Amino acid sequence: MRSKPATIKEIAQLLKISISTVSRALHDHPSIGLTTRQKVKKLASELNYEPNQTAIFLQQGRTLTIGVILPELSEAFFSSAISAIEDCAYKRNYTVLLAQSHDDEQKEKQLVEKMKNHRVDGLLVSVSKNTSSYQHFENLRQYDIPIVFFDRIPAMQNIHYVACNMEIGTIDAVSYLLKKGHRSIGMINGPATLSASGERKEGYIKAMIKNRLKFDPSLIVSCDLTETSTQAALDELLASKRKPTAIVTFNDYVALFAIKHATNLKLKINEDLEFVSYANLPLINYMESIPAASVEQFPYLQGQKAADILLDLLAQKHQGVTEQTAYYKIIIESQLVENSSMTGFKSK
Amino acid sequence: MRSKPATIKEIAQLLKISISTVSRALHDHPSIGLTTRQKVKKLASELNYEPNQTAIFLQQGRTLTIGVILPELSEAFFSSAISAIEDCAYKRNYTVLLAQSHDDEQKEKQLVEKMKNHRVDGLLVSVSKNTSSYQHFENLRQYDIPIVFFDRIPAMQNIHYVACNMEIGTIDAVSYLLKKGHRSIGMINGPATLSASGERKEGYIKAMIKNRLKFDPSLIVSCDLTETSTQAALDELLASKRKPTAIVTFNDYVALFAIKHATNLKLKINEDLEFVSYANLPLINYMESIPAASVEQFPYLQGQKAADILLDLLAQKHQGVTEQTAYYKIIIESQLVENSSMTGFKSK
DNA sequence: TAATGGTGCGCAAACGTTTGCCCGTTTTTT
DNA sequence: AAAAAACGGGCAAACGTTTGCGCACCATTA
Repeated sequence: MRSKPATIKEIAQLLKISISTVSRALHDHPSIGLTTRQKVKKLASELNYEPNQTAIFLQQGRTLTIGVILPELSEAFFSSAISAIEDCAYKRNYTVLLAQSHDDEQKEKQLVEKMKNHRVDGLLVSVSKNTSSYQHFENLRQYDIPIVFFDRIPAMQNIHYVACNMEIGTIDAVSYLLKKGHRSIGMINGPATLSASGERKEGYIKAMIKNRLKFDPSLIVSCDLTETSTQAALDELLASKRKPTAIVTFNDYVALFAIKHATNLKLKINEDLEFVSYANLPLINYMESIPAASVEQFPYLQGQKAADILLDLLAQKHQGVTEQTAYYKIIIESQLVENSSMTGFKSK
Repeated sequence: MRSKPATIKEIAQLLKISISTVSRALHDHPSIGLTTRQKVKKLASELNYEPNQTAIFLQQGRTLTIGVILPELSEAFFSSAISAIEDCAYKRNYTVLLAQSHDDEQKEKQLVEKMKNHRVDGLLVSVSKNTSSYQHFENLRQYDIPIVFFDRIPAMQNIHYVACNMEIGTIDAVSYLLKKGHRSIGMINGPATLSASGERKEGYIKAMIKNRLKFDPSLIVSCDLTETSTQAALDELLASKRKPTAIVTFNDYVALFAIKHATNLKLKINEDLEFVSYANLPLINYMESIPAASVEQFPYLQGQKAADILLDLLAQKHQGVTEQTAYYKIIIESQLVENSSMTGFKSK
């Protein structure tokens, strides 16, 4: 029974008509008579005919496929994003070619090449953490393969991207804590190399200004996102003159490390010490001691937007729009979410 | 600069030689002289030539692409598995076409069709929860597209699969609790419709027999995996005559619900009431009150095995092995892991 | 009646490769 | 010196589609 799939050619031979007629009949082309059209369709379904996409790809110069390159599939943020991307692609009849860079610049470059060879119509990329040169992305320009970056944006000119701005979320977070009566608010920030750290710091400062409070730089400490580094950061904050009663942490992992450490120090979470964090982890719902509030970054939404933009771009291109000079730069505002009611806010 | 990619044909014209010569030269075919070979390669790299994969696919009848269909990309288990699959595929020069069924039988069927049309060389599937008919998978047989199922296995004959057997892990889990001195051990199991529930129950019973203890059916209660249902199950257990001092829960979500509820009831976790669960969640590392031990299901390993099997199958097929009658049926034994030392056991 | 227009379909090129087969030189063998 | 072998390379088919163009036939119109 190991039959090769039926082709348009076989149908033509069996019906003793030409290949082109079969093709047109299957596409309901007006110039084909009703009777032949029906005959063709009948036989096609009898033979279980399905068009060979690879042939169509070759012929049309497009593959209805988008490539997605991101650092780590198993990270909650990205798996949520890819889930959204796949949903979007599916809705618009595209397929997703997936690859992970493992934050390795070399691999990222290879993947871009591979995607190009596979003739993906467009690319969705969240850049590897330690990618320093962006030539591999620039190269794609001359082949007219559009790229939309999301979340991790390279320092390039004239690119499409969607990212999440942490500043407002941070302002809200700090304001939230101020409103709750805290007067000394600490921040365990990430490494200065990440632009996200800058946004958080800016937000913190702006919140202080906005509330006519004075900014104490010693209340912002950095960590490299590891557990030990987080513990050290917390220790430093707790030892400072103006010992904070609330802390904003760079992300949920840091928050959990800090909460764990604080608990060991016999501090009561949300009483002695209150936390606000940035939501990377969906599972925070299931925990007992959690940050009182989180700044949601909407991974699902980011993936969705990015995919939609790319697909729009491709649709334009297919309709013959030659050259667009405008670039999509979508900033999704982060949003403070109180964690008791978080369930209703699930990004999906 | 919007240049279309260079083709083998252009190279041939520029060098005034034939297309076939160029092709062979690029493949280091012995029948091409050194000088022409070098000329060809030089020009090729100058023109930034890259072979058009879609053309090669059409010509060779294979795409070096495997399709992956699973229920939910954003679930930790699957995102871990897909991460492994992508790694394997990459190593063996394959690419991954990804799609999620959202546990919808109809969509799953469409996806199988789509994958077929895209001419994937093979398929990796974790079946949708409520798929009842498997015809869409059977159909692929006649097109000689191999499928390897993983984790969620359909009730079909003659299939390749890799799955995780919970029985041994459960025996170990119960034995572990017995060894710690518990004499009344409860189980919050999943719905009877899931085969995984059966395995867990079997394991529980066997552990009792093995330790020459009598099995009390009232200590096993079911829940539908929701929070409220879990609470009810726990209440039921706590109200039973032989109030358990330890509980085995169906998965980590259930464990967390139960732990939360128990905490509210002023029970001390791991003192008044000890938990053992099944590890679906990588994040359990970050929590304070966690099950004392977990039965690890190795999602990364499952994905890896499944991908390797599929790729082996494809390699065989490509080397002309006509018909294999043997089917891979890989059972990965689950393994009990004490959670303090869990970090070292990370599946990856 | 002759010109016009519509209808229904076929021819063949094109997409970019790979590869079996053939053929003309040169080199080696006997 | 003649035959055989090796070398280097070209021709063309094939993979399965889509689509511009051309053509024959029949039915209108003037």
